[in-house]
Amino acid sequence: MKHLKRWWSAGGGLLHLTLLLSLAGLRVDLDLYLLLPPPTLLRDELLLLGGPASSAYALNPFSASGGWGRAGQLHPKGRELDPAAPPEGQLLREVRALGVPFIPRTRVDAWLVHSVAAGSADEAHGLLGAAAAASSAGGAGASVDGGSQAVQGAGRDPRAARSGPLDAEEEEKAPVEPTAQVPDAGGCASEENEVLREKHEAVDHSSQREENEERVSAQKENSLQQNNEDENKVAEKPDWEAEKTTESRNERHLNGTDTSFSLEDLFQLLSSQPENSLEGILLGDTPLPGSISDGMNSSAHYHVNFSQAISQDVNLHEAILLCPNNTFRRNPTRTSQSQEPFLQLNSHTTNPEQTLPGTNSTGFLSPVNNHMRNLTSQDLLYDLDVNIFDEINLMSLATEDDFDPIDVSQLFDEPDSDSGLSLDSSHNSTSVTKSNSSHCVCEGATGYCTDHESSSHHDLEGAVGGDYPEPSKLCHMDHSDSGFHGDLTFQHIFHNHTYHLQPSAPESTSEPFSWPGRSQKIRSRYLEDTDRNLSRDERRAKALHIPFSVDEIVGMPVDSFNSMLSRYYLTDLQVSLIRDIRRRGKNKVAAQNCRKRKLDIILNLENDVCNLQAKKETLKRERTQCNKAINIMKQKLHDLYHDVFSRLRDDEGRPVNPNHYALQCTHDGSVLLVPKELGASGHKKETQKGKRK
DNA sequence: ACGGCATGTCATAGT
DNA sequence: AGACTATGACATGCC
Repeated sequence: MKHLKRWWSAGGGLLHLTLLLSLAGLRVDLDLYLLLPPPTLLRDELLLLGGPASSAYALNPFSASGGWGRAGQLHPKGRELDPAAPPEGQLLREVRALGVPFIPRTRVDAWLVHSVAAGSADEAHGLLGAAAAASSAGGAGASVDGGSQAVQGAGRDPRAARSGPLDAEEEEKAPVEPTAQVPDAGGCASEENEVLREKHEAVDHSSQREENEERVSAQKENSLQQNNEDENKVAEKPDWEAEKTTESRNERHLNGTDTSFSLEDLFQLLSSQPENSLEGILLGDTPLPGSISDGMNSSAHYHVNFSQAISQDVNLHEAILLCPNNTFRRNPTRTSQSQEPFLQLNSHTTNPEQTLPGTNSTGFLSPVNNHMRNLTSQDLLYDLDVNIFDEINLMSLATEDDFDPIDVSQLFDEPDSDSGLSLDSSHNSTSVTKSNSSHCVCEGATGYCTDHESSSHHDLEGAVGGDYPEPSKLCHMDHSDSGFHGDLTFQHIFHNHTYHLQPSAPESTSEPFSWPGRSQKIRSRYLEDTDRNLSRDERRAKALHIPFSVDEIVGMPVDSFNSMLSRYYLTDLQVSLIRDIRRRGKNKVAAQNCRKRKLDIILNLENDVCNLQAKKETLKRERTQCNKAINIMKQKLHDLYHDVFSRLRDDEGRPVNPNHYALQCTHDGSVLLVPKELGASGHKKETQKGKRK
């Protein structure tokens, strides 16, 4: 154990995670042990839940692309080990001697997270207690909290002593010891050996599961002797019988008659009943070296979403976790939350009410990132920026042959997400912190929007794409805490402020991310759509690297425009283009207004025409009415005329012929009967008329 | 293929 | 004088 002691003395530590998983009201407590490397070793991978299978996942929080992902993808080839690191393999063996049942997949200077059996935990605590004493003498200042649950399982793990019949049986089932896979204990395992070891671990996975089941079966008995006997019996059983045992045990679990449960059972439940939730995980007993976690010896309550950890490529099915004292307890008050699995990390702390920043009132946090963020928020992982996890997730996805940005966006669009990186600025489920940056993505990209531009491509447009962020906004995106660094592809995609010189030029040279496989089609389609959606001036501006958006150029006041031109160093060509863009843009708007105005005028004229036509019809009707009235009046006058003549008599008493005479009105109102042939002689007529009256 | 329509652009006159 | 606006004319793309 000297290497492990050295590890401890050098400032390394052991993080004891007491996990309380709750699954649809059932809870299970389990212990996880995280080997924390000394500060001098903080440049390599953290192997989380490193299981015997080939799907162990590593965390590399300190590299530029650190984050969650498969260990093999993250493992920087050819890196140099820290000279302070213990010889590779030695520490492995010692870790294994502690009863850690899993094979570290990366070098021993990686961070190792293991689930250990209770007996192992006990021994680990004993060892680390001694190590802590040594480290305290050396100034490391680490403390070890044994943890009740670890103590409960004391001596139950036959692996702890690496002896006994079950140990031999397990050796038969898993004949290849992890450390034996390391060809050179003191040297660096080659990549080839690493792959071989992974394969072998995958093969050994089933036997490891059986071992776990055996261990859980043994835990049902209170007697250590009975445990050993049972385990021996179970170990001698054939596989089908062991499976039968597991099934019956599962049935008892489901019936609530048995409180023991293995994580294997738990994960089977999870896989078969996705609605079930891992409700909570308690983080407790976190002895940390002082250099790592000053003030963290009294750990706090953490709340993380464990199901998200599963969904984020942390294959817990394959990472067999041993939990000697795992018990499921029904929690009827939590049934409503079963749809939202989460991991709760609590600690037996002196400050139990402490709530970590970033946790919401209900203790829900979305992904495992939050889990890790809570840890980092307490400097638990050396200020590990959890956002790196998201990045490396994307990067690991990007390196997959079947990587599809759509899938990524779908990942971001998961409904229960509490964040929103999305290509479309709407949702993001992978990271809370990423939501901020992604939100900025959208805001920055859509800061300007002409109403005639389609909004469908807003998010995809760069600064020259019609939706330019203001220059002051170009750096508005908050990457400081997002972990989205320059090598993250999507940042480049959605924040294209580079103004590629020629649209036809191969832009791949400026894209650090290569679109793999079928994604090339999506990329080309995206580029086509982007370019096609650009106006001519936008493409021109893009070609000339105009650092302003078209909307800015057109929309800003002339004073600001002139000052902008004077403030920036621009070539004559650029200035000319900018002025042309402004002129054309304004003229475009003017033309639109003019046409709109013209249309309005036309509409008004059409209205006038309609009104005038209506008025004309009205007048026509009135005229007709008047004509009718006139005719009636004429008829009446005619009738009256003849009536008057019928009553008139001449000097001889004969009727006056109206064809020879006419009636004539004088100015004084008198009426004269005038012969028509003599009508010209008015005076005579008046005389005759006067005589008759 | 052709015409109608919408839109962008240019030239030019007016403000 | 320069910037802006209005508008006719033309070109282009889409339906």
